[in-house]
Amino acid sequence: MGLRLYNSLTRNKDDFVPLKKGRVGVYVCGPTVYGDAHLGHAKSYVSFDILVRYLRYLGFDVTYVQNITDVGHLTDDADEGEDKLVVAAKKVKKHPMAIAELYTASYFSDMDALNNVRPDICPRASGHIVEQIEMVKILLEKGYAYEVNGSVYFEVSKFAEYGKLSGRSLEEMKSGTRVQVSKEKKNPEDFALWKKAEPDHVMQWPSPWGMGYPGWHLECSVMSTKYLGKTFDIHGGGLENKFPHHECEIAQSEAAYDVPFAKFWLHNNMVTVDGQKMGKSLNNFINLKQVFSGSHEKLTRHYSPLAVRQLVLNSHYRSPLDFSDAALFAAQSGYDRISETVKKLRKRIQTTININTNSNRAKEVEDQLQSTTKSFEAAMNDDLNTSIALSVIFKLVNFTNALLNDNTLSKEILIPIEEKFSQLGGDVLGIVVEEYPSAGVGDDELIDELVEGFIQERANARKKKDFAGADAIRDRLDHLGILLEDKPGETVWRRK
RNA sequence: GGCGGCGUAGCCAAGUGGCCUAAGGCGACGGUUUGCAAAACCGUUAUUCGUGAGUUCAAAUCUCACCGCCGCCUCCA
Repeated sequence: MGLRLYNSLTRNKDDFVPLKKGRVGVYVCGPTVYGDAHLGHAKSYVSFDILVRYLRYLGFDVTYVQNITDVGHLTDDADEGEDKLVVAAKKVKKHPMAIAELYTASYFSDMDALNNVRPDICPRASGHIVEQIEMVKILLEKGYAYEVNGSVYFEVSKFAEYGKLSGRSLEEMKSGTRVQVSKEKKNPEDFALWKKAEPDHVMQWPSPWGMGYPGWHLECSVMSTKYLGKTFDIHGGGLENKFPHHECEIAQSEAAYDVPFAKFWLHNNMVTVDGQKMGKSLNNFINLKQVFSGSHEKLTRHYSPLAVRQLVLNSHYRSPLDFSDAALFAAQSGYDRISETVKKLRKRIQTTININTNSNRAKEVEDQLQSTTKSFEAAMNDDLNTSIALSVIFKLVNFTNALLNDNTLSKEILIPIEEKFSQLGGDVLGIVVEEYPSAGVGDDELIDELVEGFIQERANARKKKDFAGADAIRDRLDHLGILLEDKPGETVWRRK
C-alpha cells in the first residue's frame, strides 16, 4: 500500500498520486521574518520536512518551495493595521528590509540546527511584486475584483466555491460580527489584493492603481504558481492559516486561472506551552535559540536541536503538541539513547576485525531489519505517523544494544544495521546524523585535556583501591555536567 | 455567538468498531553487570481509555447528555 495523506480539502486520507509521474511539487507557507523562530515554527517546519524527506525516500523527485514573507502581513485587521516588519523595524530604527535580512538568516540557522533540509526555492514576497500586480490585473479583468481609491479588493461573493477548504459558508461569515468592516469594501468578507500606501509608508511600490503594497494572501498564490505551476501537488501550512489565508489563496488562484489550485492541502496542528496557547501577540512564546541555550525561565536546562526535533516527531503532525520542560527532558533522554546506540554500533564496526565468526546471527539480523523496514513504511504511509515510525527506531535500538552484548559478531552483520539507522533514522527522520561530536559539543582541546587528566587521576586512585578519592573526582566532574562511564579497559566521558 | 478539535498510565504520546487483558519514549521500582556508579540488558509499572447512559455478538474507538481543555472566526507556524 502506498502513501496516504490527510487532505484538508476532502477531509479524508487520500491515496497520494502525483500530477506528473515521479515528480512532486510542494509549497509550504514560510515565516514572516520579523522575529526569531519559535517552537511553533519548529513543529510546523519539521513536519513538512518529514513530508519532503519521505517523498524523496519513496523515490519522488520533489521540488520544495517555501516562501519568505518580508512584506504585506499586517498587525491587526487584515486591511487596516501596520506591516509587522515595519513595526519591528521602527523599534530598532532600521529599514524593514534590514529586519527581514536579519531574521531570514536567523530562521535558516535555526532550521539548519533542527536538521531540516533547505527548500529548493525560498522566494521572497518583495521580489515578486511585479507578478503580484499581474495577478491583480487578471482578477480585475475577469471581474473578480474591484478598485476603490487606489486599493483593489477581491469580491468573495463572485467566487462560488469560497469556503470549500475551511467549511465556512458566506452566510456564516456574514453573521460573524467580529470582521471589521472597511468602508471601502462592498462586503465585509472581501479581502485586499492591493492596498494604497500613505506617503509615509516605508514599503511601497508603483502600480496601475498608484503607490501601494500587495495584500496579505497574494504572495503565496503568485509564488506557488510561478515555481510549481497553476495546479500543483501539495500545499502545506499551519492550521491557523486554513482560514482565511488558504481559503483566499484558493479563491484568487482558481478565479484567475480557472484550474484547480493545490491538489492536497496539509495542515499541521499548533503547539501549546504548558497547556497554554503560544501566540506571537501573547508574549509567552519560547524561541528556538532559547531552547538550544537553555536561557528561558520555563526551562531547567538547554536541549539539543535534535531533541526538539524528536519531540516533534513523537506526536502526529495533526495533533496539537504541548511543549514543557518535562516533555523536552524526556525527548532529550530518548534522543541521547538513540545517539549512544548508533555511536556504539559505529565504533564496533570500526574496531571489529573482519572475520566471520558468528554468521548464524545473520538471519536474525536480516529478519529484524526486514520487519523494521516494513513497520516503518507502513507507519509513514499512513499519513506520516512519525510517532509509530519513531517507536520502530526504538525497537531497533533495543535489538542493537542486545546484539552488541555479543562480542563475536562479524562486521558484515553489523554494517546493514548501521545502514538502516542512517537511512530510516537519518535520511527520513533526520534524528540520526552522519558525524557525532567525539565528546562534548563544541568543547575545545583544553577541556578535553583537562577531563582526560582527571580521568587519569581517578584511574590511579582506583588502582590503589582509593575508591573514596576516585568517587570524589567523579562527583566533582558530575557537578560540572560531565558524566564518566567505566567501560571495559577505558573510561569515557560525555556531557549531560 | 458561529465553526472545529481534544480529554488514553506520574509525564509525553500512538491507536478511532474485534489482532487492545491499549505501541513507543521519559520517569519510577526490582534484577543482571559494576569497587560503587553510569551505560546496556531483563522484568514490573493503565483489567482500562474525562463522566453517565445507549447502539452492537463485540466500543478507547459509534450515538446522546454532561464536565473539562484547546483552536479558528483578528496577525500568528
